[in-house]
Amino acid sequence: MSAPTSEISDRYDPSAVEERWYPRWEERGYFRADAAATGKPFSIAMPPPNVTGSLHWGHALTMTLQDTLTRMKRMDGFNTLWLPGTDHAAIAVHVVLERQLASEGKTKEDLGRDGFLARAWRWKEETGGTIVRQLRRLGASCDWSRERFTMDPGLSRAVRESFVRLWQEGLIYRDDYIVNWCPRCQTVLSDLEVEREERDAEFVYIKYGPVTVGTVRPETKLGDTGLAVHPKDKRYKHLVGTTLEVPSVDGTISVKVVADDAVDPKFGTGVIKVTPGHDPVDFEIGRRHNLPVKTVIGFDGRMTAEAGRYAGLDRFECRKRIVEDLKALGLIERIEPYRHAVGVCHRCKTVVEPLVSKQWYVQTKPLAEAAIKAVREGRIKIVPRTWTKTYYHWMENIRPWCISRQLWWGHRIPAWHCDADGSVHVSRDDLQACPQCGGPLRQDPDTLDTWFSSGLWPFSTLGWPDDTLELRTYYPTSVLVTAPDILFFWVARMAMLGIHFTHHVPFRDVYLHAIVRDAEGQKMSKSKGNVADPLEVMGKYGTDAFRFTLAALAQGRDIRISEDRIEGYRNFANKIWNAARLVLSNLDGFDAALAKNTPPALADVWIESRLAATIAEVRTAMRRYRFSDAASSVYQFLWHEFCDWYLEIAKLSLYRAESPARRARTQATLVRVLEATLRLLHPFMPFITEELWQRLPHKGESIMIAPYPRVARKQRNADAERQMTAVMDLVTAVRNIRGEMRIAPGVTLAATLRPSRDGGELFTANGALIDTLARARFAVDPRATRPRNSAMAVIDGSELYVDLAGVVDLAAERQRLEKEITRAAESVEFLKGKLARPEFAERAPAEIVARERERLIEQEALRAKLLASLAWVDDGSR
RNA sequence: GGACGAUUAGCUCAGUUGGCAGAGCGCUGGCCUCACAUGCCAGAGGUCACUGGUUCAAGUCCAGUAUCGUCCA
Repeated sequence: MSAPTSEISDRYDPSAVEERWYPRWEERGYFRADAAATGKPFSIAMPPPNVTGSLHWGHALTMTLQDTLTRMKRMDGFNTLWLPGTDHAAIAVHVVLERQLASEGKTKEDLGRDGFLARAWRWKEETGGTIVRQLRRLGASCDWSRERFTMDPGLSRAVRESFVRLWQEGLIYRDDYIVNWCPRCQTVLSDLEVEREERDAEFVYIKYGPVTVGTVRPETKLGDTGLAVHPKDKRYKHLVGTTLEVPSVDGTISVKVVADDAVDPKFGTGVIKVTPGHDPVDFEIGRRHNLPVKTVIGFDGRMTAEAGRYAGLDRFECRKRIVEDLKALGLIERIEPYRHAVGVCHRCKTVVEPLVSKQWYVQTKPLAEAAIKAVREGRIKIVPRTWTKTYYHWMENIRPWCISRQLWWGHRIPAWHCDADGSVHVSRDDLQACPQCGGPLRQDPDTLDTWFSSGLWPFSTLGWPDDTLELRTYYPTSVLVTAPDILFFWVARMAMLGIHFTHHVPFRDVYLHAIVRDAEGQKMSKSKGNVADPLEVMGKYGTDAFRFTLAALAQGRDIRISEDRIEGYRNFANKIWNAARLVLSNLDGFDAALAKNTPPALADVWIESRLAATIAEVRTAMRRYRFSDAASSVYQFLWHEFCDWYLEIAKLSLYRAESPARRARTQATLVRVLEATLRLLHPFMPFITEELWQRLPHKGESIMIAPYPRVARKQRNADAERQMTAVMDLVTAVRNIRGEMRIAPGVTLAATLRPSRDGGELFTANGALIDTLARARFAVDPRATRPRNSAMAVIDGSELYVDLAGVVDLAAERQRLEKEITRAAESVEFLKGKLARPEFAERAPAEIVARERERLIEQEALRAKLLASLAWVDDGSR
């Protein structure tokens, strides 16, 4: 039945175990969901990692949490689906491939659109699945048979369908507007794809005739079409409405002075130059005051023909030249160092250039209103709740969403332009000729923002727009698990698009977990080079320890990863391994019938009760997405109750088997508690639990489809817990005396208890247990008197004497007692003070007052006994 | 500039509806006790950032101050 200990190593070796189980689980189809199966559905749409990605800490955390939830629900009998996949990450793929091409001395234009796409697909097939393979290492129990990619035919159809519908509803439109342009990626970026970076710059004060204007971007001077001041600024009131003729680098230019609220009169000189073609704020000011747009920087980041003799210069080169030229002309008043935030492309970190161009937009306001309502009405629950404020704030101030990208990799916009009559046609099917004039058409060259397709993810992966069985079973999904930094990018968009298209929320709960940082609190990122490869760490400490660490740290806003912590949980895995080893090596000759007919001892009832309490704690914690609480409950129970106490107690009946019945009863309890605990722990540590569970007596073919532990009322036993606590306190008291007195562990102490009221039988009944755990000859004697040379402790009102004759001198005992007395006296003072205030007795609830009174009596009695003891010691030593 | 958050043991962090402050690691002392030294036993360590307020009672609720962080302009 069980393997002898000698066959099991005394160290847990994760690698062999991990390799063995994952393929078996997958082969046996445990991960696969059946939409037609019975059972309440539970579904998670995995946030699709970038197809370019490889597993980083953030993925590891989010996937671990999702797997933990999924495994728990699966064991709990739910019809469970965790649907995996990747997204096409348009910009990231362009960056990767263009870098490749550059090393071959080629550009994407050399390949042409079709050639580039062919290469991108090939790249995706060959190397794009890295992260998917890595998820298997992590133990992810997702349904690989349903793996999706945002550019799959089905998902592409969903994209086209939703685009056409939004267009028909008037929610998609084209507009000439100032956009964030990445001159390196050669595409527009949404506001969210622009990151801010602090950089040092020069704040240049340039003379504009009668006024001076400060700017960090002197090169845009060439595109100035106005000056602006605040309407209430008295200094410049006389200039508003006038047109100034001012000397500049290319002779005299004329600029109109306007008054606008957007100007901060306290910043710089209170006058700003208005460059509508190259600044979002200026663009708005220009629109309000009818200032012309002059584009002096092109899509390539170089100065345009409009820039006159600066044409063709790189924008930053031009900045230097302009400053030099202005200096030469005496038009610079002064230059100050200045630190400010520059917008950069989130993929390639190139400084973004605001430019005016025609793009496609989604009118987000009406979509956002519905998404806000869903959260307000509780149809979507955001956990932790604190993030709802951020969600509302962003949703209420939402701006139009620019969805077109000048990239090739992605979903091409389903719009066709007729050059003959200038019409635009949006269609589900590809169009050949203009429906109006029959003339030739060309498809819009742009593709859609990747987030447009991932915004459909929770339902496009289930077959939408068709009405599929999957959709009916698994949608809305149960919970979305992701990091808060993706709240706007993705969560908000899924909420908007999901509600709009399916009339249901895409997920009932949103759980936003912490962001992983290194020990210095830096966000883990490759560019910072502070990333320890999670796969290496997994290899070093084992996947279970790695996962447990992530779960134990999941709560909160940030988690700082440290190897010490992971090492601690590797030790935990080893502890479990050895606990199981002890159990397994003591199961021979197990007589189930005998065990059944033997009444449980106090410790048996106690450990079952504690297990039940732990199960309840874990379930409660997990219902509230409190992964850390759940993890620490199991950890505390398994290590500090089961191993530290129960196993030590079990050894009594196992090794010194004076009673076969006792032994059988203990074996039964050991197996039952350990087996249930392994099931409880399985969602967190899938591998070691499966390995050990298989070795223990068990029902079923795998722990991952065994039932998740439930609590039956009768398993909780408050009396047993109270009694056992008293016994453990007594053992600890003896150990404490031994420790404080520096008595060697090998010395057997004589300990006598004089029971206060009714404690006698309890301690008598557990005398053998106390003897062993405390290394004592323990006796209960109601008429005991204190021996000449002894230490005294008070347990639950009873006095315990530990004979120290010949073992230690009394000075140490005096010191120990004084410490205890101080502690008791402090409690007495505190409680007396509290109870002395009449308001307390009058206003606090009766049970609180009663409890405090009870405590005071206890503490006073304790102090009295300790004082008497001290006096006795002083007496005896005199 | 705006919003949100943080400040609790040496370090990293928990702390539910207000009712004597907890964990892991680290530290100190003692132990190779027949599952485990990746271990066992015992212990030390906290004005809960600061100032007010509400309350019988504040780490917890309210206001302000300081420092730090994140996001958005």
